[in-house]
Amino acid sequence: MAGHPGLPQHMQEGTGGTDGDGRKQDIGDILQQIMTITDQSLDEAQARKHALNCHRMKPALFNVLCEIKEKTVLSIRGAQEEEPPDPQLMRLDNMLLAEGVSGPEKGGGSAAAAAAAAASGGAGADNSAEHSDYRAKLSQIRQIYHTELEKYEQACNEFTTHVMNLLREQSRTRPISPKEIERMVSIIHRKFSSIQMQLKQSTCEAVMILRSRFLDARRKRRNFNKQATEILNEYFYSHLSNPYPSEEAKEELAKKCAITVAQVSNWFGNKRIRYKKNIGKFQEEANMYAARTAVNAANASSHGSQANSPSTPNSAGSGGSFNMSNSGDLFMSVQSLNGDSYQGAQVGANVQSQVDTLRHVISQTGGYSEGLTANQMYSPQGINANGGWQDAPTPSSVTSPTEGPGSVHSDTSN
DNA sequence: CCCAATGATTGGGT
DNA sequence: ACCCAATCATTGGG
Repeated sequence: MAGHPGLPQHMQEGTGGTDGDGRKQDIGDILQQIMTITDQSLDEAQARKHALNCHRMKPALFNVLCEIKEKTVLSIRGAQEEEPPDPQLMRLDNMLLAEGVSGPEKGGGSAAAAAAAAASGGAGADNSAEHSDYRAKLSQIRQIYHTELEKYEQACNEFTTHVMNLLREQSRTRPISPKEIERMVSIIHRKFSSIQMQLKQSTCEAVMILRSRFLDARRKRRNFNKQATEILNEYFYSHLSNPYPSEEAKEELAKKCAITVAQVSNWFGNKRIRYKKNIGKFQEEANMYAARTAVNAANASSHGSQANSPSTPNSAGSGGSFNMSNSGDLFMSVQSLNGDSYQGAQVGANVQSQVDTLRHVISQTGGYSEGLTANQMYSPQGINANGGWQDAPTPSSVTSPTEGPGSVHSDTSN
């Protein structure tokens, strides 16, 4: 800027003097002018600029400068190249989109909801409370992100237009090609986008932290609601002879309980192992569910209903055998001493006393494989074809009451 | 605060 | 791929 006014000025003065001394003098003047240019007032400068623009030599000089500029611009353009989209930036963008930060405004945050669902089950009313905090924080982040982004965008635009105006203004006094303007704009954009990338990066970090705190904290569990537990227990005790739900059954249960299939699997895994470990503890529960399913079945089949209390198989205390002596009782209880209460839901009418006695016998023989046979004998429908899951622990508790269950393991050679 | 219950994870087996 | 067993970590009641 400072140099340009000086140049025509030089010519202006230079037209007068022809000898070398005069030229030197001119240069001194020019330098002087350059040095003092900052002292000039704005009006002065404008006036001088106007004078320069009106100078008769200006167009010719301008053209020369344009030519020179053209060449340099070409070389510059050769140096600059279209850089591919930054992979880092793309990664960030993708992630923000996936997290629902940069995606659609609201809509329950589809992606975020999906992630949440993956962590702890479907869109039940149950976990909405759990994730409300998460959602609130996420939307907070999103809001900050958007306002910041908008701010940057606006600043970028403002700055760009400002620079362009300046360049346009300058283009009257110095040659500026459109290419050059374009380049300048792209430089500005690049600068601003690098700032935006920082914003995106920190936003990503915030989201990651949030996620790790709320969703990835996998051990931060919530108990299933009562209904879900009941559904699961119902299935478990009504399939006590083979409590291994198929994939389909798991899906069904998961849907009914508003949890994931994996959670169903976990539940059954836990349930099996814990049931097996301490059958006595679960007896009451088993009786209850057995009774319930039995009653349900009875009601459904419109059979003659000698309904006994559905939810309270009374006096079913863990130790007490409550044998329903009389006609067709649907479920039997088993005493905790002998352990097992499988096929609790079976409709094997009066068998249970035999079962009990035989169990006792078995316990004395200490047979392990006999348990299986006994089971098969008394299962009315011959359910447990495999006999698998329950016969291992049962005899152990049977054989030696003093010994904890499960002490006898893979001990077939007995 | 302790402790049992409970959902989730891990490691090992088939 | 599924299961079992042990274990972790949280929950919720006392």
